Amino acid sequence: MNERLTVGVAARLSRYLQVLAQAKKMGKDRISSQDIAEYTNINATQIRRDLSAFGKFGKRGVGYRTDALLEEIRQILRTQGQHNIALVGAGRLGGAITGSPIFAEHGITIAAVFDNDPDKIGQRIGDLAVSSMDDVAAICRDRNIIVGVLAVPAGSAQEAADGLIDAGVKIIFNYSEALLDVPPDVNVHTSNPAVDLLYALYFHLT
Amino acid sequence: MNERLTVGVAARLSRYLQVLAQAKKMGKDRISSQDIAEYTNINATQIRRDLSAFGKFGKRGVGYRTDALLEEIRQILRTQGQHNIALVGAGRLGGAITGSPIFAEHGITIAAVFDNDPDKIGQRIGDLAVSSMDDVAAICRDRNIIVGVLAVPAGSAQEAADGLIDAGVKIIFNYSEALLDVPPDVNVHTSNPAVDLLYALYFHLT
DNA sequence: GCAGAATCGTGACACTTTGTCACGAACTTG
DNA sequence: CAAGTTCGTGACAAAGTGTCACGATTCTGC
Repeated sequence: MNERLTVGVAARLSRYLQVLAQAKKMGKDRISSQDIAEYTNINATQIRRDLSAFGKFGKRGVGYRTDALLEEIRQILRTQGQHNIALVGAGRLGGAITGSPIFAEHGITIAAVFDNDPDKIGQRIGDLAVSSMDDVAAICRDRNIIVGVLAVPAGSAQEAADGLIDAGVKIIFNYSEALLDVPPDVNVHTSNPAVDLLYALYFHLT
Repeated sequence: MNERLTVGVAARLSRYLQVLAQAKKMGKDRISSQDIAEYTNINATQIRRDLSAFGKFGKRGVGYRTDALLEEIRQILRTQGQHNIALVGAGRLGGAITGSPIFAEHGITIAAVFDNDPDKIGQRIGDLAVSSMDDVAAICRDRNIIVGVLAVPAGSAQEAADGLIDAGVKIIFNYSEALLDVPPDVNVHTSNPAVDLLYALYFHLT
């Protein structure tokens, strides 16, 4: 029960989480493995198997209770608490990220926003004042931040990443196009919508 | 040689593509399987095996030529041409997407931008004028668009998706939080950074 | 209350994919 | 020419996935 999940299982659980969160918002209080299968393209038997590995959450003939299952999965992923993250880059993408309710809905708080443009420092973006990159170490340590989101141009990405890493950040979500050089204990998730799109296109064309 | 790739292989090829595109930009003209392995966390042997299934692209003792390999992978994924896509939503996220060079670098052109806010229609965003959602069908058919990107609030997402689908769009990248109901021949890729973040956190915490 | 439909939980098994070691062949460098 | 790199590829074990089957449980309509 306490083993590390395999990446496959964790990835699928995340998909379920995503669907459940949305289903809950749409007022669906019960959901079947078949329903989840339709949204995720994951086999219904597989879904039941994944879930039943951690307990018997469903009711036969009925399905799963949406919010109960949501909490169970959060518990399995051990991410039910509140998490603080830092955002670097107060431009358009940064604004879009802070303006979205999506993080708050999953217990994630954007606890600091950084930029190195003097014109932006001090400006408010949502509830937060933009801080200088000079303060990144102090602020991240103070607010116990280990996750950083990079929403900066490719040219500033490595520098920003270095700052975060010095501040103790261990997980970086990189929305720039840059490849980042980081120490082995830091995890980078680079998101490239263009490549994802080509990938999707491949399967459409074949 | 003409079989459909498995999702695993296609996904890995996409990662390689991403790394290669960036490596090329950084002026690296040669790259070894070991180099790619460091950026992707994919086994170097696996990488060589994936690539050698399609031809002998590398030189022993040297590695791969960055741009040649880039083209080979594009060819394998049959995505080497120019592709037109439509963007719905001219807000902050939409602005960030149109302002990014990342799509152009991979041969993807944002050929139309739509919004249903009368104040935004007609405004220029990059090189394009924002069009009304009323024209989505005409424009998409005219410009041969089968891929749409949704950068709208959750409340408008389904409506926007329906418009795109009527216009013949088959692949939707959904950057809203909504779950979309679509016909079986339409492919939706929902991106949820919050869930991705929880997923990453799990592996960090364990 | 009962029949029938829906849905979960789970066993079994084949199939596919991945990880890993090993090693020869080809190339570069000094 | 010798030493060091790096690719291409065979072999095999380990892990993961898809699928069918089927009993158990619950709901719905009558």
